[in-house]
Amino acid sequence: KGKFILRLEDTDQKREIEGALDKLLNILNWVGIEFDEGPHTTGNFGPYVQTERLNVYKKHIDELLQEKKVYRCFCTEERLTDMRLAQEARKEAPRYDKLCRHLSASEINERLKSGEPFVIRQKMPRDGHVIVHDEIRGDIDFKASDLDDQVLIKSNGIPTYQFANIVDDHLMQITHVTRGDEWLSSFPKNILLYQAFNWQPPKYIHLPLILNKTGGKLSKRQGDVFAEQFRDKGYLPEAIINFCALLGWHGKNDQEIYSLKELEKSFSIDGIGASPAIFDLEKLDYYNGYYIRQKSITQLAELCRPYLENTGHEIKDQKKLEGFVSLAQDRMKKLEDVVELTDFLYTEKQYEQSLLCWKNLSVEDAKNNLKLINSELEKIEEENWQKEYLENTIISWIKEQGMKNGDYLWPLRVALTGLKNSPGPFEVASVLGKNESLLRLERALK
RNA sequence: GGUCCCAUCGUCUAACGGUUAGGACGCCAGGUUCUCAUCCUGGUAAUAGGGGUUCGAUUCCCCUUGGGACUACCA
Repeated sequence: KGKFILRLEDTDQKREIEGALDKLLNILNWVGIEFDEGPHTTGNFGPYVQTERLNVYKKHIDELLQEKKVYRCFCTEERLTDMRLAQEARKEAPRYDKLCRHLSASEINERLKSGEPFVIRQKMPRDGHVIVHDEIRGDIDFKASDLDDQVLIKSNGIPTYQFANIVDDHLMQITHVTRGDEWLSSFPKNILLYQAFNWQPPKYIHLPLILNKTGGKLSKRQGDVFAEQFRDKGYLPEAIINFCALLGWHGKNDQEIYSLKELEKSFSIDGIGASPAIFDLEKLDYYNGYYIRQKSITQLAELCRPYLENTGHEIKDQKKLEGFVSLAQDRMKKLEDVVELTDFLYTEKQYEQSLLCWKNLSVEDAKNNLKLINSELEKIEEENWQKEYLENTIISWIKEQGMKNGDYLWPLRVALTGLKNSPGPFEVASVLGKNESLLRLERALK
């Protein structure tokens, strides 16, 4: 029942990607997640883009500068990297040596006057402990001396995430921060910043990471997942939402199927676990198949249409499309599967004659049975060419012959589909229509 | 290397001191059936190891081991 706010943290301009905001909005909108406030809508706490808030950060960093809670650092990149390398060589934790923390006021002024570039660093306490509270893990104890004097303002005047995020969260009256586990190690520094400002920090919920199958951090930067790729393959929003929600969260009972609406009702922080989860595609496929089966034929046909059109099939007849799709529905894991699953309907398959034989039937027997069934089918009126009618009449006809279903149905199905495995003959015949069905039988009999 | 986090079936997880350790996916088997899929039924499979605390530990504590994150003028 809260508000969901989108803020663009674009302080690293090197990594800025053209059109990223639209993509992000699109994909979130696609899965049904909407923002109450953000750059695209209204809200009372704008601007919602960090690079448009530089004056805000300036004001706040000046305040801390005044109170000596932060300091200017003139160290060059060379000095910093040399130091880090040396520390690593000595197997020490790489950390800033606080050289500029003790610059005299006059020296600072001099260096400022001469135009030396500088960053602004956060002063960490020399000793003591910082105990922070995470809603999932409880209290976490950090030794202050382990904390680095991290950069708050870069030499280009733009703040780092570590600074802008805290200022904005406070100013925008954020009450709950849910972020990935990877932020846990900077958590104490964040809390220290709140204390420097004398602000009350929001509640923090550090979500367990989602790992890829090799056990590493699942990351778009590493090319593991693009939501767009899942969408393009034909994963449904319902499936993705359901699957992701259950990665690290569990409701009060054994329910496994959740819609977004249900999640809004049932989701609570205390259902979130602390251990990381591996992203397992097989379960996602299960959910996707499940939600595909839940669709009405009309809905599913529309969802499948672009995939079919993409392979060059011209779709003029809506009824025919729905018929084809209905044969694939129970068999699809994702929408793109429709192409392969309906291929035999669009184009007749080549097959070995021996495929017509069921169990011990010879090719002659099979063809003979086909001939008999062909003449029965021919008798059926066009307007009765429906699955149920076909099934009823043919099955009872077979019974009258005192024969086994398989003796006739297998050859019939193969003649219609050309496939070892396929949907049943009556549904295929019905979807194909009388004309095409008899044509395929005729070719089989040649 | 340092700091921090994590640890139940292969995977996602339930059991918040007392259960034959439950559910889901997967896998296997059976049923329905002309095949495949769907559907139904059943089965397989786990508390990482070692110490404590306790009448009793999956559960609380410690150690070990393993995995992960962070360690940037990136987020």
